[in-house]
Amino acid sequence: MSDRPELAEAQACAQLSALAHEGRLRIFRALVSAGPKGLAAGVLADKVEISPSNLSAHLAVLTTAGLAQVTKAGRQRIYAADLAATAELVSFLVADCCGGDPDLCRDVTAKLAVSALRACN
Amino acid sequence: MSDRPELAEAQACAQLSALAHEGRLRIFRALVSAGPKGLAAGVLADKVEISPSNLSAHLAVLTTAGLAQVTKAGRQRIYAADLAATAELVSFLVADCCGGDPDLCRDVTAKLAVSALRACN
DNA sequence: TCAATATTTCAAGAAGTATTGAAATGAAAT
DNA sequence: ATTTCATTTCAATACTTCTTGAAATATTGA
Repeated sequence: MSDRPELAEAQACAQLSALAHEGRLRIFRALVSAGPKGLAAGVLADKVEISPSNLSAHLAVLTTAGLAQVTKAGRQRIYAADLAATAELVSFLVADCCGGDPDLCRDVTAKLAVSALRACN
Repeated sequence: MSDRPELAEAQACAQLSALAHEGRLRIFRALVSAGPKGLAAGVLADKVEISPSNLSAHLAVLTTAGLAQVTKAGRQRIYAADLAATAELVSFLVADCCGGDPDLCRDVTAKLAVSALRACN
């Protein structure tokens, strides 16, 4: 036993923990809906109604987990959701599904694709 | 403001919380990989190396969140992952993405589909 | 009925996470 | 230089969730 899926597992768990909080979930979804341009922390604070210091802590959790990226712009910090990382997480969740049955697998893939499409209209 | 996306938000949060635990994440993925036939609690306990009472608590969290289903078979209980619910959760995570930009949206959908495909081979 | 098996329930201590407001940092404007 | 603005850091308290083992429940087989 010398393979290392441990890192991925811990990472996925950290990402899920980051999302597993009502405030952070709102924050993350606000970032997703803002798109790649992202949002300044202050704008976010208004949008999700969370105090600045609290928001800052939550954003740190999301970025540390790899679900958001920060860039500095003058005195503000712009946060953006990392959708590639999000897709990776989803992939990890349903990995090796269905006991290798290709028909079932296709079904799962289809469901996910439909979900994604529905989300993106 | 009289729309009610609150239920969905709380539900999604509960599901993410359920997954946001190293042991439960292993449990859930074991169920995913077992497919719709599911696994008896005892078999799971061996597979993920969690004590029966602890496992039972974790399975209760997953089923209450709607990510797993139980059925009784004699003196054992068979648990199975709910992949439709999982797809719904993913959908919720990336809802309204990209500020409505159709090109970006297509990109996100593609990423999710690719992730799903990669997971299912 | 009795014993064995599979699983859940319970209680309590241990560990981890959230929230708060005040103070600190760092960048821009005056 | 000083002030203002955006954000983060800190420390303390409050809150939730985990884990454990022992006891309870429920089902099957002898």
